[in-house]
Amino acid sequence: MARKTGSHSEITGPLIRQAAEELFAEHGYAAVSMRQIAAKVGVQAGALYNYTADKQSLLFDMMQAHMDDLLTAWDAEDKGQGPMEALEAFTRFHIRYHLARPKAVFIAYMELRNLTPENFQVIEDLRQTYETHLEDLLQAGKDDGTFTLADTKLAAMAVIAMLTGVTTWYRDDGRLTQDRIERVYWHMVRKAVGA
Amino acid sequence: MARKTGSHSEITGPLIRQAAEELFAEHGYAAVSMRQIAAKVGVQAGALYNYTADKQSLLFDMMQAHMDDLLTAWDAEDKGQGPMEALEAFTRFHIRYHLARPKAVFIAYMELRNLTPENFQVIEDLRQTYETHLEDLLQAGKDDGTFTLADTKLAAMAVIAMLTGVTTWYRDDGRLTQDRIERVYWHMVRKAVGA
DNA sequence: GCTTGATCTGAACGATTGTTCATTTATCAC
DNA sequence: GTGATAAATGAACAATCGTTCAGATCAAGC
Repeated sequence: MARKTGSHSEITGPLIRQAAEELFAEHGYAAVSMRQIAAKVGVQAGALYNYTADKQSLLFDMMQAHMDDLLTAWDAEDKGQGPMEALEAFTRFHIRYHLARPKAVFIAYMELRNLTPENFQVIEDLRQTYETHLEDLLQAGKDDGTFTLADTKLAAMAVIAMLTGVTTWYRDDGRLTQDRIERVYWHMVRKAVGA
Repeated sequence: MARKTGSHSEITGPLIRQAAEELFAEHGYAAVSMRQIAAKVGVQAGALYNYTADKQSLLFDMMQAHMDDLLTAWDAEDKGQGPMEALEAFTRFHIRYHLARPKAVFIAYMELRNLTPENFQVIEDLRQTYETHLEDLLQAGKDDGTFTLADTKLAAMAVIAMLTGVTTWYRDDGRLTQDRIERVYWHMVRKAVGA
């Protein structure tokens, strides 16, 4: 294929997605207009529709891509051997992955209600899949006696919420290095699951 | 004072605040119009301006009231004696208080970016005050050897995020009673802080 | 240098936005 | 009932919304 005639923009598409991501993260989907996105790219509003069917698709596609990437990245992660190493891997992975793309994470958590019902279900299923990975891992550790858990599902929810919370206060120029944060959180997670 | 002549509405004010809360929680501040709020109350849009200066005040007043109530309620709470009992009190209080008013909580966390800078600072200070209560409590427990904490501030963040996370999945007709949730979370919190 | 087709502009559309205000309606005190 | 006043209407405002589209602009193939 390569590029077609008349094209000077295999570049506008990504620029639009990036501009939309930044604006959605800063002001929220509903508060951002197509004209604002276009202005950030340096183009007229009408031009956006060469790259997206509508505003909703802009949001949905970016959320789906984020969740797909998250699941793919976790699949590719080295999980060591046994539940203990796997939980440490998850803890560190989750913090590292989320801190690396704060805007996409923020949007994925904040804009769920601005998805159409069908689109919401797709994203919700992906989120569920990710949570189940953690839950399975915790259950395996409970079964073999590594962890002490009163309720595996609750523990999974608690761990995810605790880890994701890092994104709300972390600053690149903050007091703590990312590795130190990972270590401290891993210690708390390990204690919380009774290991 | 009591009511003035011509009045049949010391009632419309609260109705407006309630309608706005429900709509903001469901669709988000930016996605809700003054006409939708008015329709929910059964009134024309113009009538809203007898009770609020503008849409922004509707959001800010409700967030400020929520944070004030939260701080007042925690002040009034029985904190037992010693850091251990105080942390259990905080854990149970936080879960109980937040599950009792899911809409206000949701708005307080989701709509921060829709506040004007001045209004944001007011709410942010209140949130900071609440977090500091937990942090002080943890520090006291660390100082007297009750807790084992690598980093008090991080521990406070982790605990708050973990507890607030309950609001994202709790359903009144769900699998677990509120008291069981409080117990399980308290156990995890206690372990996480090394006690 | 002409043709082709992707890309973008710029204007337009109908709808909706937050807010204002003169006017009407409803309630109370007397 | 009469007058006073609070509350609500309903229309209007300028601005902005997402989206469409005919036409201008551009780069690549020949």
